[in-house]
Amino acid sequence: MTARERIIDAAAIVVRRNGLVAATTKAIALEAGYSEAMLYKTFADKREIYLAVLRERGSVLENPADLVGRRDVEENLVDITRQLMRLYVESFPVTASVFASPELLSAWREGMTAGRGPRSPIKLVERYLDGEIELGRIDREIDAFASASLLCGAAFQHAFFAGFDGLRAVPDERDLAGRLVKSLALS
Amino acid sequence: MTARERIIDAAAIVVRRNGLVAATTKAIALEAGYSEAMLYKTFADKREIYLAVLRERGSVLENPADLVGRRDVEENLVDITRQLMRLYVESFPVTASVFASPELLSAWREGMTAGRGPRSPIKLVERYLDGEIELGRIDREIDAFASASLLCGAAFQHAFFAGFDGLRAVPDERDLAGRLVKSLALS
DNA sequence: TGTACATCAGTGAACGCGCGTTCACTGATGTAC
DNA sequence: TGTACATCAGTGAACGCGCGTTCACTGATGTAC
Repeated sequence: MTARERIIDAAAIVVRRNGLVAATTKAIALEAGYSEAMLYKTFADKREIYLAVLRERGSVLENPADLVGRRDVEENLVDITRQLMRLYVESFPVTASVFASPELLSAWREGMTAGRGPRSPIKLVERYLDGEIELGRIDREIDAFASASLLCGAAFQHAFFAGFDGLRAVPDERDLAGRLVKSLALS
Repeated sequence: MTARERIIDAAAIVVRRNGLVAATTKAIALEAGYSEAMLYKTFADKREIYLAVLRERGSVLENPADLVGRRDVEENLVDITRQLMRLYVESFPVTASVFASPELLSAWREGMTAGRGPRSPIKLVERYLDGEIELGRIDREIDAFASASLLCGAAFQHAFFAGFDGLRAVPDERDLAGRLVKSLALS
């Protein structure tokens, strides 16, 4: 593992644990096992470290398009929703923190590569639904984008609640995911 | 308007505009038209100012229970969803910022009064749906809490997207709200 | 094989700056007699 | 009515501290001859 990777990992851990405000160069260096001076051998400044975390440590959804046509649509959607909840619980603290610093927020947005970024889970779920529509396992009438928005949105907000409550997972994840999926108009 | 209120208003404006990180005592005092020293006549420390913003400037939803039995259910839900989007667009920057400082986050949670707080919009929408179920305008089978979660969640996340894009409103609000409501299983 | 030099990963200690906070104060307004 | 004092809203200037950043350096490893 290169020094660069160790520093990014350390920064991700510190931001998640202490929040962006308390994620000082001192704390990051301590977590990485380096001196503060070492950070500046690899990065121009602190901002670059955060941007690297945002760009290179954004967890990605297992592509749900692979599930198209397999098992049961409802079953698949419950699994996808649960995965979304876990993804958002993990990423929310880092993502939300960025709203504390608009300058960082816009730098992040500018440097966004296509297919990555906060909208990508919706895109992926939408594509899964489109796949099932194609196969006739879901009604042609349904609005894939809106349905994906509902599912992702609910997972996102419940991840926020978990973070707010200081929890590391959405409580009753399985049950909640099931109820959400059942409340979608799919047939 | 008392000094206290002017300071809280100023702090809310500064946090929304500059982010929590750049919301210094200097910036808040400047916005309020006071000296920095003045802040400490009314507040013990900076943390107390933020907590006052969170507690006393959290925008509230017009109670949707008043709509029960009036007009059309779908029409009502579209209006509620649009209102949710506006509410979340306004509150997201302040709310999300708090994840940058876990210490502030837990102080906020501790001092939470019942009926206020991040879950209250869901509760209100749920109550509206319950009212309509009672009147038989929605099927008895539907899950009010899950449906409210879907709607609030999607509004919440699209507000986040707007903030991420630097916008002050959800684009195509009316159209999006309509599609979301139509994708809910209500009959 | 030895030797002289170059490269490299890494650091201790200091730097200036801006932050939150406090202090001693000022001038205007109210109040008692 | 005047006068002496109390209260109040508000401030300029300074304080110590911790932050991000830089500097000059060290010791280990590689390389050429």
